[in-house]
Amino acid sequence: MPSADTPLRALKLVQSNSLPMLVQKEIERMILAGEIAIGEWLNESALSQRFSISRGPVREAFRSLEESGLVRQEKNRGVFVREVSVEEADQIYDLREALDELIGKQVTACATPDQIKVLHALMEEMDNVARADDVSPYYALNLRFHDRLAEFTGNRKLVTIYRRLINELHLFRLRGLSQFGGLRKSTDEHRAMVKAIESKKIEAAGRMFKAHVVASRRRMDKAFGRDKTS
Amino acid sequence: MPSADTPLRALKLVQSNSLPMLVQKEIERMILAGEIAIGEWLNESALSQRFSISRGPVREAFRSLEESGLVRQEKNRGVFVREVSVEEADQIYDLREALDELIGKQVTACATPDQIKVLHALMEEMDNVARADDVSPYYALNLRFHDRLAEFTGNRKLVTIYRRLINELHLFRLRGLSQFGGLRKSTDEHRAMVKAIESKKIEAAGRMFKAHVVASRRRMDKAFGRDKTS
DNA sequence: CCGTATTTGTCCGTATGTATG
DNA sequence: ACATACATACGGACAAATACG
Repeated sequence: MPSADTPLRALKLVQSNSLPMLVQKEIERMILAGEIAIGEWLNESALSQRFSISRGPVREAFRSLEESGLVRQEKNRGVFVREVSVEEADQIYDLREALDELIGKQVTACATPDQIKVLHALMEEMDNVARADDVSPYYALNLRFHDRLAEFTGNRKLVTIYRRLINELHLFRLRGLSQFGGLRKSTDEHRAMVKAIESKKIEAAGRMFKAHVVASRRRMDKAFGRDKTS
Repeated sequence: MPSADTPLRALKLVQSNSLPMLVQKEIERMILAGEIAIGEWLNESALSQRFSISRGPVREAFRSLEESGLVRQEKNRGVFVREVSVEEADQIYDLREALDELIGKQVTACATPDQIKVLHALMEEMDNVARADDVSPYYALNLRFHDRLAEFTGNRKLVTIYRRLINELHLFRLRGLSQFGGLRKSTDEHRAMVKAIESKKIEAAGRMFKAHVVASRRRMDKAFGRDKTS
């Protein structure tokens, strides 16, 4: 019976991954897209019915999602979308400072001309939406920009860790309502970062990348009306 | 039938965690202790029988273990203990350089006298076993030393990430046979690190921690007979 | 405080896919 | 190359725990 009723079944034909992994990806997408609210309960049987599958694969997907930090599991109660506290977001930013500095240095050391072209293309797009103060697409492009940078290090473990941190930060952002703003300044910083990469100054690029994270954090603090004394 | 035959059943009474999580911890322990060899296949039904449970919880534990990087899962074939390649170990060391630098700075910024005492106690123990060139207990103490340091940052996300990296590095070490050696130099570096913490010089401590990772990596390279040109 | 309904936790049977003789 | 044996993948049913009236 080839009835592609659910989006999952359709994916199944394209991708050759296991069912639990497909479910994991789909739930991850739903969470990050805000289709499931922060703190909301994930009903096992409801999800399995929605995907027209059994509860086993859903449970396995839950385990993966917990390990990757997107959900929290309460014994005999169920799983819930994690709510990232301010303190945790702060700690994640500390990590990002260190990791982005590393990314800056590594990419500067080994970036190919093609990769730099990709960065320029993304910056171009960001410039356009920034001029229109179009926050939502800017946010998406910004994510891709940083994701590419992480990829260009060639360090797969770094990419995995970095993506998880970004996801949790996204979870935090979903908690509050506003986007961060400061688009122009952000593009300026991006330009400076890529310029540092092109000039092959490793340490300078590292400092630049780190400074960008520090500035991002400030913009976030501001958007959330947090004191900036320390 | 209250027969506490398996160690898992015993644990169940002490800890109140879920069965999949207990299985996860136990398998993790078995892997890190080398009871399951690198690349070895983890038999679902064999493990479930060993623990006197069904295969469901074991499968869920597998998903967690995969996400935490200890096992690799092949579709329709089973899960295997991951073999960490030299390239990957290299990349993990790059990450450790960045993370340990962060740890050094943060601990220096916020360490309490009690915490510093703990570090001194661990160093004392390490000195003793190092004098006897007792590699195996030194290795364990060294792990605890660095784990405590990570904990003392108060950054839980950092601790999680750091532990996973250390686990994978341990997996890599299990591949080769030898311990790394260079115990005396290692203790000297530890002393310098703690001294930096006590002197409250944040940047200096950061450099010191990073240098320790660099030196550790060199010792490992040497133990594995790798060229050290780049 | 107790009984009931719902949900998670666990187990087992069957199908599908893979390796081997 | 084919058939057989075996392991995983998934679904469905039962048991235990929690929440609610």
